[in-house]
Amino acid sequence: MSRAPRGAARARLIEAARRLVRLKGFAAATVDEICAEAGVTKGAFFHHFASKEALGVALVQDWSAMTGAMFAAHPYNALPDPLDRVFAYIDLRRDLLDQPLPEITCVAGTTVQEVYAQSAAITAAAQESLQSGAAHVLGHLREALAAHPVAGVTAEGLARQFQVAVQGGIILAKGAGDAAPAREALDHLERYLRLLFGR
Amino acid sequence: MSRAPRGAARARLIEAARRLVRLKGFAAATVDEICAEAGVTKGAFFHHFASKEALGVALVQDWSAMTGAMFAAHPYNALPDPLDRVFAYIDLRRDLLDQPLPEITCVAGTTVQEVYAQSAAITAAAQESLQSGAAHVLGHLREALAAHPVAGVTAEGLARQFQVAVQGGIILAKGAGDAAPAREALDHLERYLRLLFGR
DNA sequence: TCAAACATACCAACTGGTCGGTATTTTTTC
DNA sequence: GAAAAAATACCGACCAGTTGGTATGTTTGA
Repeated sequence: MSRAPRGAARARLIEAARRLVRLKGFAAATVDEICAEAGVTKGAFFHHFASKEALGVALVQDWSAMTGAMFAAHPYNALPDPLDRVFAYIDLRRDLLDQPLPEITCVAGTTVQEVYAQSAAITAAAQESLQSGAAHVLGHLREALAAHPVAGVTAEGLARQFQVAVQGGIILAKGAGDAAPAREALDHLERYLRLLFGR
Repeated sequence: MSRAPRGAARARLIEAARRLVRLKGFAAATVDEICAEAGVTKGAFFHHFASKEALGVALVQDWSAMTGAMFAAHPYNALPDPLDRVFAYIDLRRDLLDQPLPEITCVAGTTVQEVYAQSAAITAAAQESLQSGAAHVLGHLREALAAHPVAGVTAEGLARQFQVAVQGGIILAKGAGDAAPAREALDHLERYLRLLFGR
């Protein structure tokens, strides 16, 4: 148990919270536990965060930034055809499912389930995260719909359906104890899009 | 605060747990709180349930039975055409979304998010509940696919996608503070089915 | 009259949070 | 550019209230 370098406590606390929240949810992840996992004392915790709720907000915001950077940096964004980008994004999300259940868990999705009626601040952060998650495909979908309009379908609504498939897939995966249903959810989403766009 | 009639404690505890778990999740719903909400003492709680986990199992099982009975009793099951039944089921689920967020929350879905790595017993009950939820449309989908086969699509997989749309929709709804995204998720599911079956 | 259905009182462990203190930077002042 | 001052980062003991759970009653219906 080597002591962590000075200045790293905040980041370590968020990382630890991410691991624990994905494993057991926000309420069940206690402050003491998070501190122990981060190798930091409670003094440090409440130096960086005014409350457990404040940590929750920071955790979800960090999650948003982390996943956002990851998707933005991915090479699939360079494909010329927008619909190719959409399908490549689905492939990417499918690849991400080759991990243990805690690691495929969405921090924003799990957390908002628990706190939507408890903490407006965390809920707002989660909403932002879910929206920014949908925003990754939004541009591609807009282009694709511009080239091939579909009656009654908006890019925003379709982008939200990506989140629906991802979040719903995670729940089924947790029930089954296996990521397979989450993969299947993406398969159906892809089939839906191919039918919509005639591919 | 009139005292509840004798023999009703167990049922009242499950009802209270259902309300509280839907509102704040399983971990955050404490035993004391559940007892207070049920108008019952802790002695009664631990008379009927060996532990909080045992209550969780009973809660999810009760949820399964409750929703199961509700869907089974619905008139839509009498429609002659299987695909009509499928679309009527979607309509029904859409109607159910005209309620406050806690009431549109799925007990099995929320709970499994928290406990999948904590309690095998509750997870198993939740899996059973999610499966039996999918089973409501399974029969109709089987018939519909028998009359109109679709390459690469199974009735089981399609039934699971219903759960994906429902569960994913709930998460987006909680983030948005409004049921609209959940309704939209069902709209997309319906459009998908119409494309698959050529309606 | 006896077991089941509750109530009451209690407990050890843990909960989020506070507080006084110390080590380390950074900023200011001359 | 060094000493002094002021933040900042972190520690760990402590606190009041709460947690799930227990042990021991009392009531009630068959």
